[in-house]
Amino acid sequence: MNGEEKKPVIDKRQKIMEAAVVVFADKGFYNSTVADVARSADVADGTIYLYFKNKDDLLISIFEHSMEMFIGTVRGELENIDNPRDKIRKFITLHLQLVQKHQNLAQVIQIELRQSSKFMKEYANEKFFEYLSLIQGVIEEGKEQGLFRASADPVILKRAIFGAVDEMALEWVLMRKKRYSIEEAADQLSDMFIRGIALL
Amino acid sequence: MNGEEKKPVIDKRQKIMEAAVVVFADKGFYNSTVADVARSADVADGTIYLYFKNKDDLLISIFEHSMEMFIGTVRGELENIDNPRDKIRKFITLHLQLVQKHQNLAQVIQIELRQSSKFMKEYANEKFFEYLSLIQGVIEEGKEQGLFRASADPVILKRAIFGAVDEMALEWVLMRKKRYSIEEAADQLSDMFIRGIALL
Amino acid sequence: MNGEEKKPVIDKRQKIMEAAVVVFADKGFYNSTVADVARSADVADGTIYLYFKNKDDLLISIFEHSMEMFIGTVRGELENIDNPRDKIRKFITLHLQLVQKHQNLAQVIQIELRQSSKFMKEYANEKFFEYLSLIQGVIEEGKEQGLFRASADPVILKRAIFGAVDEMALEWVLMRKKRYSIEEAADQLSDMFIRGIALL
Amino acid sequence: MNGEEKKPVIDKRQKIMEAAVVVFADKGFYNSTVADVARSADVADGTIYLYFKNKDDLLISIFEHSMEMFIGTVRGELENIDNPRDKIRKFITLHLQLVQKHQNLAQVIQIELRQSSKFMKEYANEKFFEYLSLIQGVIEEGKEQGLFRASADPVILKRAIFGAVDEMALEWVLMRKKRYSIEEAADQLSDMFIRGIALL
DNA sequence: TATGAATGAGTGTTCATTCAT
DNA sequence: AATGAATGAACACTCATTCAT
Repeated sequence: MNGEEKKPVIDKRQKIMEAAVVVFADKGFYNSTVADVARSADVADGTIYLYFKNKDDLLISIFEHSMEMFIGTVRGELENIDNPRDKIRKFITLHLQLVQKHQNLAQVIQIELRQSSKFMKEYANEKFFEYLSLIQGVIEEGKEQGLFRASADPVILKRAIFGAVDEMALEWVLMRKKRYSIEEAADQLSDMFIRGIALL
Repeated sequence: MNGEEKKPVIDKRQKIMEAAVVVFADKGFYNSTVADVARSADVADGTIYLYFKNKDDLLISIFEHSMEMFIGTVRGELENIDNPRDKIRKFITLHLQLVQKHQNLAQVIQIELRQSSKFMKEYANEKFFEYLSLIQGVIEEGKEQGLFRASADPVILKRAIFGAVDEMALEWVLMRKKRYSIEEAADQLSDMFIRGIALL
Repeated sequence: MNGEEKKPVIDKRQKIMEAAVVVFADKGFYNSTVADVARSADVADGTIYLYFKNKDDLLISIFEHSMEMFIGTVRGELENIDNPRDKIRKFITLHLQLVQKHQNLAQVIQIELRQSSKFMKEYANEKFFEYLSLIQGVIEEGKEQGLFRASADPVILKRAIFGAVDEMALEWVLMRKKRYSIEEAADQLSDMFIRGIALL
Repeated sequence: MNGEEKKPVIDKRQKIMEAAVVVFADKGFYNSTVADVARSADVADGTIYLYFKNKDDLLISIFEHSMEMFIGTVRGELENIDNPRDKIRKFITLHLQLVQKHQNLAQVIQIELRQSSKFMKEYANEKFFEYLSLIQGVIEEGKEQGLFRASADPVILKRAIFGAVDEMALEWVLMRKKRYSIEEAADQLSDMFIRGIALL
């Protein structure tokens, strides 16, 4: 009768993806069974196939869905900042924070999907490139404003920055006893990269 | 009795590992079968179990064996250099060159081994930490000599540098049409990191 | 209230059976899903279970319904004929014509239903025996009238005649490029059988 | 050391086919599981896949193997006979006898394979046509010798004869309480067909 | 009546591992 | 040491059937 009834159940597709993230993060994609995911999502095995073509599709769907969220968040935050130096710092901080907040998700994306040649080779990874191009944009902006070295190659450095930040995030996620804070890491990385591509 | 017997067969263990590297790089660890490896190594399926405890052990053995080679090579080269700045440049260049030279191996180590949280979690990865500590040592050396910023945290930055270099290498290996040379990448990275941690 | 309501929907049970015939003829009973049939009949999966106990029951219903039609048609036509020789010719011609006219149906009955010993064993096939007995009746009639050999055993020969005609029909249905007409086949068969059981 | 050791175990492929015939005859192809066959053959499930590509291939292999035996036997027997009339009688008798002797096999071939549109459509059935052509040859021979009617079409009648004999065989195999003997059936059929295509 | 989302038992097939030779 | 046939546990996926709406 009223708005409350519109979505009496949370989107089941979403529910399955969330359960899968936990399972995959825990046991790894190849060592998880579809039955594991189903049990964790509290649905029948067959139900998963109503929402996903197959097990691979489930992983890829998680990836795409998450990357959209990541990209949206990062892009939104960067828009409010003018200085490319601050943008780089923000980007790094945000990436680490997001990873911290969504640890299981980060683990699945980084380890289970991005690391798999099967997926990297067979599946054209547009979302990932979109994310990378955010960094490239910032570097180019800085070069145009005369803040960054003309010799800095945005195509190469975007990947280097991503690699560094992502590796930090990976370590941080896998580390049981945290030896440093996300903030420290963000500062160290930001300082290094900003100095590294600064004009002087 | 004569020369023929010197190395009648190359070490069969080695032969299997080399074949496995090719197979795993091509199809991925989880999508390769022990029979695939056996066929490629031109031995019987069962023979593999004379040299390796199981399929996982084969992957780990490849990793340890390769890391030893990597570490030995890098450590040897760095010993001949005095200036920590040059050492960083050398480290970066060498890592990229080694990856270029051993593409299949690099792919397996990077992608297939790191792929699974199973391996990252269950298998204490000493060789990897040893490799990382090489970078850390160089940074500490540079700080002691007053060449690098005191504020630079070697524990954090070793991982960042590794992450950046490794990501570049990964991209380079997976890229079909190479858009830049290993040398360019090495220069870009070296310039950035050296400036990034330099005193001024 | 008005003409529109006379047959607002063709009997839905009939509609499902007709759709099923097409689907089963195309893909085979065991390789067709209930969902296939439902889609083809333009009803929901569950609706099928309002009209049929289960998938098997659907097949058997098709069979019974068709056999009733077959038997009715054949019996009606034979009634108008006096001479047992002509009756045999009519029977053969009619069977082949009916198969030609209802190819999908014929295929399902012949192939898919007989296919499984499950059906042949578990399901007492009264309609089929009724059909067979039509032939037997004609032979007996001919023997009584002294037209057919006394040595001809109607119990055995009814089955032989049916087998021959049905095999011809099966071939004809499965043949893509028709190499002979139904009429030719009917003549050849009729000539053979009539001579075969004739007195002289 | 001697000939006894040549085949210490009966060909395992053969063993599996024989077990499968029993299982398929009992429960039907689609209602039998590979595990059923394995258990019956006293091998592991996986073993079946060392000898057959998949479950379908097992059925087809049974068919081809049996048809070769059938064809060989029939062809051999017919060679010793001169008169085409006697050849037809022999063919009919032999077919019925073979079916009687290999009841399970006959059931599988007739019902499970030949009756399945899936197999009839997808699998070009050379052995079956070879068998049919044996009959055709006999009819043509009889026509050349002036024993059979010129108006008899061998292409059509070979199928009719086969259909009649096969239907008799099917009935006989499925009949629990035998109401007539194989010999009676063979005589009835032979008499009918020989008279049916005879010159006078 | 009709729907179609959900179920979960069932199965073909794969493949790491063993072991008799 | 080496083989490769055999094993059988494991798993992704399908689909007949049900039932809340």
